[in-house]
Amino acid sequence: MGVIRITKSVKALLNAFAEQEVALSTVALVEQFQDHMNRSTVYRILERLEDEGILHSFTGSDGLTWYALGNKNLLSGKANLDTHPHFQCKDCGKTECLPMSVSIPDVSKHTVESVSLLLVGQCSDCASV
Amino acid sequence: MGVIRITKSVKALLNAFAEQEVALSTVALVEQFQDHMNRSTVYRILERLEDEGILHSFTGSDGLTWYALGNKNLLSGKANLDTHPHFQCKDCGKTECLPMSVSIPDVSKHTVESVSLLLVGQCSDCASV
DNA sequence: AATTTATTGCAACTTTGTCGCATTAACAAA
DNA sequence: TTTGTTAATGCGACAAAGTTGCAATAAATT
Ligand SMILES: [Mn+2]
Ligand SMILES: [Mn+2]
Ligand SMILES: [Zn+2]
Ligand SMILES: [Zn+2]
Repeated sequence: MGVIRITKSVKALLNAFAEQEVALSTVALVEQFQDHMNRSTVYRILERLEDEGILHSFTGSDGLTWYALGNKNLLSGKANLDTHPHFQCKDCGKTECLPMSVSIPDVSKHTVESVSLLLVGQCSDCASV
Repeated sequence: MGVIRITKSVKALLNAFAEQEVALSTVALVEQFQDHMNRSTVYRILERLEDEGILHSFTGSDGLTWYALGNKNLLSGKANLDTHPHFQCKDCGKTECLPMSVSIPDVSKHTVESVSLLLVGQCSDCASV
């Protein structure tokens, strides 16, 4: 793990995650910071922060890459959050980590190295409309 | 569900799925048929066949869309195969449906409408090398 | 065979993401 | 504080996956 410099752009991105506890998509972040940093900078910082274990990523139902605060910080202490499911609301798009473990189906013939579980539905806010 | 015409291209694509019992990615299919049909035709036929329930799709670890024979045909009779997991071999890329049901974690605050579970690892062929 | 319209080819376009390279700015050492 | 090192950034060009409008074509029906 190489040195990581806490640049203005890194601070800005980390701040975006600190405010909300939800996941943020690359597209949303690129748009949010389009006046403050270059698109490739956003992608590169996200990648770097994931390498450091500060963020983790997954693919949403839209095929986009989503990021959220990761193992080292917010979720530390809780069990086995390396592989946790994610929930995405099809109405408002809100996407979040689910703080629970995933039960892996038995596939004896294969070696399973990673699991990704995505639940899509309606969040509580959108359900109560 | 509109009328579906069994064109040469539709037959060719269905044939590709009939031969093998694995899932096929859009990219692989576009390449396989690049001399016989246009790229947009491939995408449009796949979409149409999925609407008809003949194929179903999911997103691979590569972010690509993968298709496999669906509910109405091959897998009919088996339990609840509407939501089944998929396995993708990180070595050879072979990707397949897992004929088992997915246990959905309890997210009482949300309404879950669909589940996608992807296992990534090493298939039996690649493990025995 | 004629008619209807679903399907296709084509080309242009969009979106997401990557890459090389010159410039800039963290950060540590002096 | 100044200087030196090099990680990080901006920029523009590029790539890959997928979409779209429209004219031409070919299934299916009569
Ligand atoms: Mn997460
Ligand atoms: Mn499947
Ligand atoms: Zn919602
Ligand atoms: Zn394999």
